[in-house]
Amino acid sequence: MSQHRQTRIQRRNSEAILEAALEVFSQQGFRGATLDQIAEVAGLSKPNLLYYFPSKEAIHVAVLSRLLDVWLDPLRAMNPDGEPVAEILGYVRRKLELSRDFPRESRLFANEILQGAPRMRAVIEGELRPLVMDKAAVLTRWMDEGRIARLHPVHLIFSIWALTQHYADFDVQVRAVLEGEDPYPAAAGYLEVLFRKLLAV
Amino acid sequence: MSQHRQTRIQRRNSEAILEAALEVFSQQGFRGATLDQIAEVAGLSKPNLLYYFPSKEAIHVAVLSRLLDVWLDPLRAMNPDGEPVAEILGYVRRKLELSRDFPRESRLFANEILQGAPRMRAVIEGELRPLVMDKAAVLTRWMDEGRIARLHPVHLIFSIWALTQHYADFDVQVRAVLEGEDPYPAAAGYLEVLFRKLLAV
DNA sequence: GGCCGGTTTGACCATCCGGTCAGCTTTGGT
DNA sequence: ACCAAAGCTGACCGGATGGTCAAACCGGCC
Repeated sequence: MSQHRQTRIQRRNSEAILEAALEVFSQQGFRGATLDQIAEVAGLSKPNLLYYFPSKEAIHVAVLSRLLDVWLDPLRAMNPDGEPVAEILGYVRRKLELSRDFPRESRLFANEILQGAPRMRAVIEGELRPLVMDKAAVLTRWMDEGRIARLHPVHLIFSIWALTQHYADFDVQVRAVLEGEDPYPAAAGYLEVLFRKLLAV
Repeated sequence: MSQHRQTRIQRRNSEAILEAALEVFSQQGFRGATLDQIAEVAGLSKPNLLYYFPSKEAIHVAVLSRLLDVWLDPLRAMNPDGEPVAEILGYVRRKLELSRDFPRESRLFANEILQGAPRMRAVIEGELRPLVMDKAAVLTRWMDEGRIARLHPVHLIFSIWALTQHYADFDVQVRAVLEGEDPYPAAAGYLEVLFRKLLAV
């Protein structure tokens, strides 16, 4: 029917596989995950997985590439024509919501970078770097216009990533220290204060 | 000869194994690492590894427990009787130096937390949490005395961890964006400015 | 009902990997 | 020099795991 002739069954099963793979890969890492586990979570048999994807590696790559777009959307959404502090705080808030609502995605991404990004280096250099450079230029312009404090723009972006992703990636540690208390309400308030002070001219 | 009768050979080989295990575990994760790889890096045979340690798991635990002390030392070194801003900036600086000089340790730790800390949860709850609580109390006192801005003390500590460890754990990403430029000089300056602004009353 | 392409699976294979063991070599004390 | 203990290793085992395949199954169309 459509240009990429994909049946209902294909769409449903591919989706189930990618969802299950995200669950298992983000918990166990690439090497720690087994096709049997993914098949079990997806409710399919192992050979059936390999009917839809040629290999374990292909599943991993598919999950990662689907992930990256969602992951970069908040940065893309930072509007060069908006009010600087509001735009940056909005970016921080959206990124923190991503950590809260999609911790598996965050951990899978962290895992991949930790291992040296063997399957993503090309994408990082080809897509992430230009985007960061573009947004860094916007930040620099805002600094030149005196609308936010002068800071290293790229490290400013790094600090947003670090502070927000920490709550997803180190969730176990955070909750252990906080004795299980939900960290997100306090984190949202803390980060807003932090960036307001940091950006004030 | 000594109370823990350990020969020169034992000390040398145990050391070589732990060093090799750190190298391999931090790059590949627990499941991704193999005894053969560790043996190769250590310059020993696989059965010889298992002459010194009873299992792969035991090696991993040994590496992790040696790690934790070094990792928490900078926080322990924060002096309750010192000048607040200097103490906190000193902590940030030491933690960033740890990321720069011991990135493998940072990544191994990150890996363990990412997987849900299966082999460290007890230590985190029994050692890290009390230490954080203790230092959080010191920070709260400084805030009460009006010597630093009032902030959530535990999230303040989290933000120090997040911002400093990011440079070790996401090294590949950081360097990809910066086109290979050494991030540490700029990071040190950026973080000092950030925390000075944040802590100013 | 019968056919056909897409879908599913049980059984199987080859490899990897943690761990064992019997016996060899080296070391150090006397 | 001798010997007992410490240190070391090649060969092997058993289970896990990614991947294959021939055969069975199933749903829509004539």
